[in-house]
Amino acid sequence: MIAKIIVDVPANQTDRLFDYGVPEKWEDLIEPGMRVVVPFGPRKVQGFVVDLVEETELEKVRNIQDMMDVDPVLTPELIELGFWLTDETLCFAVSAFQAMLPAAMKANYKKKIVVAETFDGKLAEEVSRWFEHRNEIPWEDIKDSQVLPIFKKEIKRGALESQVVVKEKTAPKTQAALILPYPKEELESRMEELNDRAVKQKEVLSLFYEINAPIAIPELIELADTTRGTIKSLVQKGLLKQIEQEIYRDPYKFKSFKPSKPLDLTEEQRKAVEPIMNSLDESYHNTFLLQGVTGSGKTEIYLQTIAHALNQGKEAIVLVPEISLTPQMVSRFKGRFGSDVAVMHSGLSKGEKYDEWRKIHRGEVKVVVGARSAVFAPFKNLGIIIIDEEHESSYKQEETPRYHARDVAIKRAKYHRCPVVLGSATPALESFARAQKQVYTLLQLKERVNKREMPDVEIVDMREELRSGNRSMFSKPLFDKLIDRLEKGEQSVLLLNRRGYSTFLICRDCGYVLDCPHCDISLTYHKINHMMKCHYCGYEQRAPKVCPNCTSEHIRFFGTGTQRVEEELAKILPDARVIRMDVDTTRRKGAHEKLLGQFGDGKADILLGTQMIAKGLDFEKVTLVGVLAADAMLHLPDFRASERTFQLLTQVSGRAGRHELHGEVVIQTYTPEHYSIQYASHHDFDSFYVKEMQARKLHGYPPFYYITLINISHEEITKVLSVTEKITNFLKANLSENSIVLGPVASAIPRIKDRYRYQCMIKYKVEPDLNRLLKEILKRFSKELTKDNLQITIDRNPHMLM
DNA sequence: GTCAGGCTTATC
DNA sequence: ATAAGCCTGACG
Repeated sequence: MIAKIIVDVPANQTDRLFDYGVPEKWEDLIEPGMRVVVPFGPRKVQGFVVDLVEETELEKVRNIQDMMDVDPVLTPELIELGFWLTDETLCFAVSAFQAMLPAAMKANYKKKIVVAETFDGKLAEEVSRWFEHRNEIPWEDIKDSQVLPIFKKEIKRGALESQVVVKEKTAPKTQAALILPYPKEELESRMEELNDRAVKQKEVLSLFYEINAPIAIPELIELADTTRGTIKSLVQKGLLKQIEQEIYRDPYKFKSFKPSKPLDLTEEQRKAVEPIMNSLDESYHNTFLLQGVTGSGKTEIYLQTIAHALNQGKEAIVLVPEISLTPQMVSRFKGRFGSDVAVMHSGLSKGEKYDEWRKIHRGEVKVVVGARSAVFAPFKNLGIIIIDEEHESSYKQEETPRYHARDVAIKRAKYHRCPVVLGSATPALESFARAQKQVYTLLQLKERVNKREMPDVEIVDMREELRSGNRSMFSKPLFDKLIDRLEKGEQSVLLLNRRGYSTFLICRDCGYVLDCPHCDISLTYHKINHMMKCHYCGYEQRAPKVCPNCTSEHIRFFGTGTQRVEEELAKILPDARVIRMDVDTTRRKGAHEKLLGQFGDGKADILLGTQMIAKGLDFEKVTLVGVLAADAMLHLPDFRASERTFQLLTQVSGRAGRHELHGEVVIQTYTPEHYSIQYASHHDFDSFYVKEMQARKLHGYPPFYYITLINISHEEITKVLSVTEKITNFLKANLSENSIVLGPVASAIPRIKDRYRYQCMIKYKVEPDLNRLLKEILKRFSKELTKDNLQITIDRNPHMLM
């Protein structure tokens, strides 16, 4: 039997199937979707079995050396999906497979040197010293040392041998547990063996009449109210046996979730639920775009449609943007579906993610709530896929494989003939356009569940503020309202979107800005230990006291970081209790939940934060939302800038007045007339959509055109330019008249980590051959890619144009 | 000649 | 990606 295998060597030349023989003893065990260890040239690598056949065209093949799984980790569906992803995103097949599995399962290669079994001569003097106290030398120990040539010589002569051990990165966690090493029926007779004085031991043993599964030692001690010693002597006498039991690292172990029952649906909700239920009942694929204003009860629709799928014996995937941001969401799902839920998000450790994944793999859970990569959950009988806040940019992976979770979800749903529900108050323009064209089915919720009105929004022109002498970052209206809330004991949320507003260092005399020496971007000031840091390459240096250019002392930090806002708040509202949420304060595990918990408990008056506070928060006492700089994102080199601004403003406005108390929003901006800001303030998605569609049409952007972005980078600018030019010319010559090829253009950040970056953008409507052409480009430059350290990245649907 | 160091090539 | 094999040029 021959196995077709994708090897774990991400390179152009190895991105294909390799044939390996299946040893007879494994013929009945091996299945497609398993990971195996195979010899590959002189080394050993991990491989994915993707097919089993009888014949090979090769003269001779080598055998699979080891199996890494008992159960395939990839279902036939996922194998197929992997190849689809490979084709779709132009990545290596291994990369696609690896992206579908938790990082902990990536192979870990350990190379070591041993004395060859067949060798019985004498080792070279220098080498034999190394083997005095051990029989294997880790490769790292000699890799960079002087003796390496001698080792190599010995290997050549056959005296030494290099071996590679392929292991998983993380092993299942185990704990010591106890079992009866004999049938239960024997318990009574066994107990008689014990001395009459061993009262406690008998007591412990008798508990095993009731205990059926292995029991952890601490648990038994607790249960029997005994000590380690008692148990130890039972083990010594052979009356109990200690085993190692696999356990899960459960991040939610010590948390209890309030069980919730399905709520009564409003008329509007019922109307939205019905078609989804139909799709479930008749098991056909359909993509629904569920557009509901903030607070309209989308989550309840998710919960009830999922419950329906579970009743049919099917499984559900729920994608949420970076879920750690919304512990409230997790609670709702755990509350409704209890232990049927696995949670997957970036806040978990590698081991925790691995364990959650195994729960899915073993069929121990029916629902997964997770970030982007959860779309690959190895369910076999998917009933529904839900993507909450479907417009969120975090659904697009910005590394290879550059996929969008929405596309993968729809692909999987087609296979499983099940519905996909895209939920959002502010759908992505692409999605809404598809709904308009009846590609998706549009379901709308226009009212908030409790009939609360949308908050009143006030736009404040910061130019006016400046003219009237207010140079602070808080406008008069915002300041007054903050004071008002403080007095009333209500809470406020302040949003500062830092993107485009980082703190950089500028000399007020000569205008010099401190840049990264390796990237064309200014360094960002970090208050902790007074450092200047590059966000792209990690370079850092001390913040200078005088201008490096003109030695002036008038060198100042410019921009508005959350830290600065916090300081200013402390000055103008010294009594306000402020919680700051940004990358710095939420880095530690669980910090998010802790801070939000504190805010929810009323331990602070103001929650100040970046993007991360815009989503999903639902606090009763929040009646004021302030956006400090609404146009921060508006001027980024990105055709989605207006859309992002509109979405963020709408999103964050929805945090105010969700309950009894009426909400107010203050938006501070330097461009109050901009339509994103105007329409967001009127909660008017429809008008925004019309206006933005006009802009997209005019400039030839999605959803009117598809775009593909090719990024080329190299240490030498001339090289980058010539390659980019060749690529653009090639595309221009081969694409249809109606397509537009732009470039070569320097990227928005023309240099990162000492590499120059140029790009070429393709805008097109129909181009069935584009994939082939792009592969052709990669092939043409494949030599330079490996040899000359040239980099070409292709994004078939870019969301970041940098 | 020998040998280190760069370039090419194959990996079932 | 990576290691082995081939080629090349410097040195003795």
